[in-house]
Amino acid sequence: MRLVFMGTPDFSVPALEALVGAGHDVLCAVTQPDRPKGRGNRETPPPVKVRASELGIPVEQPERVRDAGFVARLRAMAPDCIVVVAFGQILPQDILDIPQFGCVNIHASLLPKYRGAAPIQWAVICGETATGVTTMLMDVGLDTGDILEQAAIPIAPGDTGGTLHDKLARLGAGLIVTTLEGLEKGTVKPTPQKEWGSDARFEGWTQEPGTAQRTHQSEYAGNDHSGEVGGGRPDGGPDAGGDCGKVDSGAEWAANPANRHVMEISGGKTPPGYAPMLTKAMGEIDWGMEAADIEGLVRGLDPWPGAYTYLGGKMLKVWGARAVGATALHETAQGQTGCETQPGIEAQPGNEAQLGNEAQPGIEAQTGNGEQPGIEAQQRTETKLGSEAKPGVVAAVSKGILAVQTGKGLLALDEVQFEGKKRLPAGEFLRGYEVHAGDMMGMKGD
RNA sequence: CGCGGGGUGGAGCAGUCUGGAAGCUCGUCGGGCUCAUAACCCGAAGGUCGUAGGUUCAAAUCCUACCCCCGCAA
Repeated sequence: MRLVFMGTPDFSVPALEALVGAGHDVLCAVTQPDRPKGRGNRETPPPVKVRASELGIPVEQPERVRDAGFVARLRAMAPDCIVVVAFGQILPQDILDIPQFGCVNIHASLLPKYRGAAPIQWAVICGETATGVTTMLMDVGLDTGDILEQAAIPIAPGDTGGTLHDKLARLGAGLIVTTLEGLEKGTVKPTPQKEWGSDARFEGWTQEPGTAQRTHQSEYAGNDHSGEVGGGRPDGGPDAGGDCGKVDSGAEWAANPANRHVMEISGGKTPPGYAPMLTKAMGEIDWGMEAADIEGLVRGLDPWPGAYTYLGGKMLKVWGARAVGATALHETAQGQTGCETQPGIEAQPGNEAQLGNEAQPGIEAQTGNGEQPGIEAQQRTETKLGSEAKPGVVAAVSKGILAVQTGKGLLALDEVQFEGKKRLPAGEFLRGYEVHAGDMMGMKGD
């Protein structure tokens, strides 16, 4: 097919390459103008421009695509189809009408879930267990067009916004090729999106997730492209589509009032049913949230914009974190007593019994190791009891372990980056920076 | 010329303002203790103090230029 490609960031590049690789005639790559970027504010060409140039494809960088001059030029190219992948500008009807096969967009979610910006990251933040990509026939709305094809992959426990981004970029690249093929042959037919976001709020994602998911499932299965999607895809695999049945943890996340601030921070202008754009501000950790939700935030915002808190008045970015059971702390606090405990961080069976014992007087003397049972010891005890410790308090500091009390449960910080410094595993960070149990996190200034 | 922090044995840091013997917490190697250990004790190795110049009797420290890393802002 004669194609015009529209895209801007890294996410778009694999799709461009795939289209070229599939033998399509890419007439032109349309991308955003060079913008000042990075340290020093140097003008930087968008990734698509760079790659397109390498491939010998003409590049257009209109400030506004709807300008008559540009629309006319587009029309003159007479593309059969325009493929849009994370372009960054909204296409007017004028343009949508140009290609006979329409404008096809790759969206990095299983629509209608996560319409709008940053669908990948939000899926992680919301604790989804699966996500995917959708190809759709664009209409004037934002991510509201008829669905052509979908492909799903599970979200692995270690996935971050970054890793998923890369996986989905490849997945989408494979999918767009089959979609175009199907369009040309007439085997792929547009299916209207389930009207689900019309009056739902962002929090409303939770409504009938099962139903929506099932729709996608059948759609997906019907197109039978699971085996060939994404040539170089290292994971996901043929059974990728089978894993997306249950996606409901987002419900719990959104239902928690503590999480609302995240949405509010950036969500003021966000249309109902759409995922808000990511902002720097939403990376600030609210220690009142549940540990598991904070972990989701940390992973979702990695590598950008990053979750952070404050320690000693300075910014501390959190790149790796795990929610851990309250019992995990006993080991660190009790290690001195020479019990059978190990300095691991995984909760072990049998610790429940210990929990009961903590309350008994005398324990402090044991753990205190000869020193006077000071404030630290007391706070540790409180934490161990899992009751009074305030969210944001450093609950445990020990070899390689930095655990913080949250609204519910503890969060072990695995990888951290102090202001002006580089990313470090918690253990190494602790070597150079003194942190004590009882220190408060999250307080800017002093 | 957007603002700022930093480059010191293998890792993370102190020391720089107020020039004058290269330190700390770890790691590594050897030995000891122990039923045992990532715990504890004793000992050892390992550094062009980012690079290149300059000032000085003397520079990690003061001056100049450059390279690299990072945070903010976009």
